[in-house]
Amino acid sequence: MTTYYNHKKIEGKWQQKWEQQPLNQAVDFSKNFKKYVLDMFPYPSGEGLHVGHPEGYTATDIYSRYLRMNGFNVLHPIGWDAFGLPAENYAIQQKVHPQKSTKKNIEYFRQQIKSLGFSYDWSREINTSDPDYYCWTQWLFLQLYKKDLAYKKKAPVNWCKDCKTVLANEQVIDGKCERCNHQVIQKDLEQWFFKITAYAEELLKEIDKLDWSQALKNAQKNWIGRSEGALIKFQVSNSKRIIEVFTTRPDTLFGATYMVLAPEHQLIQELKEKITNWPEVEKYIKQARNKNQMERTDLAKEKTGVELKGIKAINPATKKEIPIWLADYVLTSYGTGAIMAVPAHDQRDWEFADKYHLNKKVVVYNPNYIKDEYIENGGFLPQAMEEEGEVINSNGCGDFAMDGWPTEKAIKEVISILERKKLGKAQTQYKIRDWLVSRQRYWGAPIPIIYCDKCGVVPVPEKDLPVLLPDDVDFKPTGESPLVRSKKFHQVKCPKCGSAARRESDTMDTFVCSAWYFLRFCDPQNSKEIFNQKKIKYWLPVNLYVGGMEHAVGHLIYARFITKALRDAGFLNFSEPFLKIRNQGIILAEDGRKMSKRWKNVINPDKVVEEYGADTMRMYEMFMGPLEDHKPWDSKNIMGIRRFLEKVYKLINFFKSPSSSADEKTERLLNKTIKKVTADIEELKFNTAISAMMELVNYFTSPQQKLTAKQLETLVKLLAPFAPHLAEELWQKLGHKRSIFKESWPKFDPKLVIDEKVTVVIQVNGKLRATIQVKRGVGEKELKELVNKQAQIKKHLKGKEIKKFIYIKDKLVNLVI
RNA sequence: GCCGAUGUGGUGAAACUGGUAAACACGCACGACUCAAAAUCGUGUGCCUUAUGGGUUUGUGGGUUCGAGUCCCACCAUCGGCACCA
Repeated sequence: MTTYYNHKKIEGKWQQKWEQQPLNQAVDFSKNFKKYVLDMFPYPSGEGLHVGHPEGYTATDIYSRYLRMNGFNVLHPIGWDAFGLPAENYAIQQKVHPQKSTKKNIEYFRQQIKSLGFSYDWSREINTSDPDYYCWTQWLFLQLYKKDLAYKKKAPVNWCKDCKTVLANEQVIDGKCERCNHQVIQKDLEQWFFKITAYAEELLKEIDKLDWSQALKNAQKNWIGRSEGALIKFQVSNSKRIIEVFTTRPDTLFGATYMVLAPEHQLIQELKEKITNWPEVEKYIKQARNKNQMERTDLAKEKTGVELKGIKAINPATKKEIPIWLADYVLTSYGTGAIMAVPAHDQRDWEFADKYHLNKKVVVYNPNYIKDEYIENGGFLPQAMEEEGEVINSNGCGDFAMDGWPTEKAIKEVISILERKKLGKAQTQYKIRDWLVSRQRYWGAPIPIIYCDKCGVVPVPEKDLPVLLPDDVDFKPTGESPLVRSKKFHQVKCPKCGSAARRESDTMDTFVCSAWYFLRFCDPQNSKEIFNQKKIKYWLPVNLYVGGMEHAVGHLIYARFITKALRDAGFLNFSEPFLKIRNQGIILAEDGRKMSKRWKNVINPDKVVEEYGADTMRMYEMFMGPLEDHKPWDSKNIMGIRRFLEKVYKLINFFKSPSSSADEKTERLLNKTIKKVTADIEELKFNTAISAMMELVNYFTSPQQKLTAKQLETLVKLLAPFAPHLAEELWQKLGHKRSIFKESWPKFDPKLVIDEKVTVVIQVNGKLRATIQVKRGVGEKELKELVNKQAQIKKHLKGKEIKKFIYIKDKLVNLVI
């Protein structure tokens, strides 16, 4: 490496200066326009920063520095998402207390982040595992409890045997634990939930108003999973009992030839007496329970089930008795946990009916198919599945008879008849489930609840917060929360009646801590309240939020939910926390695969900073490609950026005699570059902003250029957000005492970004044949003459007739012959 | 199965509302400097070709247009989200 540019010396020097005289502090209530630019705060793992982290962090840093130079009051904070399973597992593995290892990890992360020169407002640093922070996480829990948005319920939940804790649906990927990759099983446990489903409709509806990527919006929409349909009541024969089902196709009610209950359905226990094959049924229920999520939801597997003999249900339209089955292809957690099966028009019901020889009745006919064949086949033709058509075979169903009605109309009509007869109603269903927030692990915020034999569930009074995490327990997971083992913690007096009571021993999912952290940055030291509402009003919502796509359906839904819940509790006056989100792409290894210890292809950011410098690292990651794309690391390409910075360094350090007057051509290019870099930063297109600067520098360094001091200063300013250390150094070299980040962003002269001469392309039949230089704004007549003089063109026109002459001003001519 | 994104040189990629495809960078080749190497600088570099020219090229096949990487239709491939959700 060349000796001109000593990045270690320069970067160390400026980092120290910035530490002593912070330039980045956000000012509450400043009259300047505010911008809140946020990174997804890191989870301080034991491995330290990954090269992926600086990608998003550099993007927001460039943007923040740019905004400050444009006079904005910018809140650009950082903190630590410090609670949670990985941190605890790491501590167990290292045989230290998580408090200790987390503290150490944070120190390492902080040092690494500082080594990259990010302009965070360090006075606002937060740590979710700090009692000053989790006090308010607990307070938040109490507010939700007050509003009935936090509740305890026994429910089948996801259980990871290896982590020995329950998991939220969002933490189960393909039936496996997100963290340890072990199979997740279902367990019936009493657990705490947040009622996110209460906001399902609003969460869905407001997505379209947000400036997010289509992929992100789509992921959330799918997760919320809205579908419209009807709830329909089926009477059990000779009984007052009702089986309620949800269906999106009430128009197929005539074709419901049997019913299916999920194995966990309550009614089965209630009808136990009437079921004649109880031992068989009980055996099936047991089998279903022992299956893990994977086995149960595997689409490839054959469907199984057992009939509930001795009982029947009545189809409310046909009035016919139909059998009731039990099968694990019906999920207990969606709809009512029971379905009306329409085997002629639903693939799953078809497969099941086929196996157990159940009746199929065709009730929707699609004119695209041959009627006889269709009916003979029992409705199911692969192409015809779930298609719309018209009602058939509804005659004899009394009020319900509606043969020939198109699907859409029939759906409405069936619902209206059902409503009239009080047999059903229109219903909207969501796939999203309530958020399971309790964890049987040590390293989290204790749930602020006390159980009293006399008073029942008693929330901890707000004045008693925080409920401190005890440090006198063996925190190893056993399946029961380790907090139970701390007597001091567990045994308390009831805040209501004073008698002996016990504390809730579960801790909160770490995603609760991260669902509100962006609010705390506005008022991080407040010990009286979660935040000052005026400060929130000033700073929120977040103007730009950058982070990984992996948080699409977890964190980003939770944060939106908490925002809405706090709004309804009167603490916030806005509904959406993040107006604009960009997801940085994954930086792949040089071999094109994901970086992984297993493949031994991980790039260590410390080494890159050591070897090339923070400025090179930052700029290289921005130069690799569009922010949101996945891009492979290339240790050769990074040299291109290093060379570029060397070039700038040399240009300014060894520039001998600045010219007193600016050359016009140079001024034009410089102004165009200002325009381009400015526009690109606004759109977060940093890769092309860098190319534009490279072109400028290539021109500046080409032989015999006359440059003014002002021109060099402008270049350094443009570079400043990208390579802050080098820019600060060069700024000083150019004779300035004050930091470059106190300077204002360069403006371009609109007159100078338009060239006087333009290149007009001449095509013959759409093919490029020549180009000519003309003055801007040349008319068609004049141009025609010029074109006719071109030898190249004459050649192509020889003996041919020009049919059409197309002229796009200042751009192109196309001769059609 | 449903939904979304992407597809351009040897590589990372660029191309404004349809108007010179491949900017910028890496790599490579050749040259300069050097005893030599590294670094640096200069020149060239999509592919084919009978080469001061011509042909051809943005996943595939069609279409619209004077003109398509860009718009429309169909298809293929890769990646991602959801999924026995009734």
